[in-house]
Amino acid sequence: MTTEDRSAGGQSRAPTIKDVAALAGVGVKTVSRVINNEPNVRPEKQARILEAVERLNYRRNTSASSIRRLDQRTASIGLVVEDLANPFASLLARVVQDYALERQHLVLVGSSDGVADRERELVAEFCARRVDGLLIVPSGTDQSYLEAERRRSVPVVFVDRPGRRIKADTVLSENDRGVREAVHHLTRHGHSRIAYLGDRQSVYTAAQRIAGYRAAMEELVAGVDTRYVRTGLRDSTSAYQAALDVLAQAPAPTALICGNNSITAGAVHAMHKLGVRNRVAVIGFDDLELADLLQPALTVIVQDIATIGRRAADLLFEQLKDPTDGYRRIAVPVTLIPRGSGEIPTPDDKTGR
Amino acid sequence: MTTEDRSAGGQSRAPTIKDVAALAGVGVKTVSRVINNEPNVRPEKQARILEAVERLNYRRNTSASSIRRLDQRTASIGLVVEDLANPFASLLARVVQDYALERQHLVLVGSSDGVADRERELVAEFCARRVDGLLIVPSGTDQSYLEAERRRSVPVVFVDRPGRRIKADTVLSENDRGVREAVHHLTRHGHSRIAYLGDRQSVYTAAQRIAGYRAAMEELVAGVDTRYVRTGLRDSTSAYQAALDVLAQAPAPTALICGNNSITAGAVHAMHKLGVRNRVAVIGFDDLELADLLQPALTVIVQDIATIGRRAADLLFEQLKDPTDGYRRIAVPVTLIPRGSGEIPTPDDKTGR
DNA sequence: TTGTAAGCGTTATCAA
DNA sequence: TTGATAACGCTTACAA
Repeated sequence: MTTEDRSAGGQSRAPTIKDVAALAGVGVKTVSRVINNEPNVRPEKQARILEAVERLNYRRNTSASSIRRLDQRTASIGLVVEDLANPFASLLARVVQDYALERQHLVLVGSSDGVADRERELVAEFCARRVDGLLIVPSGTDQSYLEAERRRSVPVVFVDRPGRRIKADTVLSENDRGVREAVHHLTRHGHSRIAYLGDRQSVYTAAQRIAGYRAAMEELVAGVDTRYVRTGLRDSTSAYQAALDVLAQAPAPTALICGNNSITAGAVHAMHKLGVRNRVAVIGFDDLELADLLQPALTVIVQDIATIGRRAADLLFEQLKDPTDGYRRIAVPVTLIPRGSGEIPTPDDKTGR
Repeated sequence: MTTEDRSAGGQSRAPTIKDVAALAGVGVKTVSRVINNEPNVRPEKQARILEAVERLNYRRNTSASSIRRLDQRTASIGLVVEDLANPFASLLARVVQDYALERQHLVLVGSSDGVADRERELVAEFCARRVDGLLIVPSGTDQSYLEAERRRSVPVVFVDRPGRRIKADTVLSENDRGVREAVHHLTRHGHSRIAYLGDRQSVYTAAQRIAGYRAAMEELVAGVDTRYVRTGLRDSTSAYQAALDVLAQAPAPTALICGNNSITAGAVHAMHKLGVRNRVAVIGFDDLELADLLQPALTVIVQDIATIGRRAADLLFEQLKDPTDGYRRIAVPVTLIPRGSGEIPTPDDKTGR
């Protein structure tokens, strides 16, 4: 009867394990066994149950399952990024989501906008829904609030930068290595007056990147000329100004390294304005959609976002399988892709012509 | 005691309403009242309870709450996009997520890759977690499977294109209008040999867009010259070929409209190859990251993705508040942004020079 | 205003 | 191999 009512039209609740049991003429526990692929069910009953499941369009209620299970698992994980609308975050989310789905897990996402309070709010909401694990691109200067969650054995993995005041698995790009390589690349094309435009130093990746620049300049050229370095650039507009400024120095730099996407956009804009697009070399950190349609096509250092996401998800699911105490830090290599703008020779170097 | 154990170090379960009640010296129902902002709690007790909540770092277990509540609400919604890694989807997700968070809801996301089975799988997983509503960019030719969910009063809103074999709220871009306007724009600059490169006609938006092209060509020019039309272009490579091909016709078209992002990239590439970048006008559907750094800068028709997301979420939450029977279809305007490539005059038209 | 008891849909226990 | 029954953490009904 109940079964009839439920399968009828009009408003109805979702069928439960009880409905399935009634229709199949078995006990609820047997249905539970079938649903969870537990052994010790006679094939004949199994078939009857599966048919009932089909007929009723039954789906296990994960919420109910979760509160009763000893491990409290919900088969979902939480992902906090800075801004889901940007290409780094969205590709990361995509990869994580695929990885999770293959393991029957779903992903809750949230954007912190780099605001610490929003990050905490998102984590709190995730935890209210009892996610099995957290993947976080951390903002602010203190992630110690996550200790409470970890004590309840919710694994945490930081992505893109390490969390502060807490130890946890972390997956990062080799930011410094990338910029180092860029400097190296430029010197091979005869450059020594290499300028650097970067974001605020308080941004972890920005600090890593400029550190790579400094190290390479010390090593390969006669050190850093501070007139050629600008930091604290938050957007393409400020980068545009900074680029104009740096290129107005005498002697002008012959090459430019840009610390991120929007800085690259601003700098290219400035070079266009000054008409030096084909004379000053440029290498940007992070790829851009149409980079190969620009003139000259843009040479970039690209992060392997897919690998970052996969490795991070790897760590999370590994911890889910068997919780351990150690913490790992994984550094994912970056790649320099020469497309033209980074191979412009220095005008000083006649051999390069 | 229990309380002590729980707040101690080592593995522990999350504190429950019982722990809070015990610590505050009240009954569980009173705690429930405070947590849910129900009236009839003496301020003094309320304070004690809030303090206990703080001390224990208590968070309501949404799963447990959900199964018991009459409305079964989980305060989360599901979003199915085609590919979260692409800019349309990621901005859409971002907007929806913000809208939801303002209302204390979280978003589960999944990418269907345009595969009908994957869409169903995602929806099934969402429903297993009893999402309160579904936002879907539908793929395939049949969304009637959603009727079952709707019968359980799970509202569904389609985004970007309508679902098939089912009626539901839908939010779309004015695709046809956009291309119409593009044709109009080009004719104002003297063009009449306007070519069109489009995706497969089976893609809803692609069909809409070419329909706009056809209608405008009938209206403003002497109809469609099929030599100038190519469809079925799945990626930038095929678009590159098609563009080369179309531009080799005699007489060659003087302007080009590209049906989407990757087609535009392929076409620009081809024009570069042929050296006609500054002679043939181009308008692309959808914006590109560096569009204004190209030479000439790219004129585009942009969708108002933020509005699409907001309106869709609007409809969903409205249905959540009071379920109605009617279905609404919302068309969101698109905008033509002139940047240069679409304003190149036709060589035929001497007045345009 | 407050608390007790029942019950949500599931899994765990354990006896049959 | 099977299923009755308790229990999960919460909300609801209802009594005090």
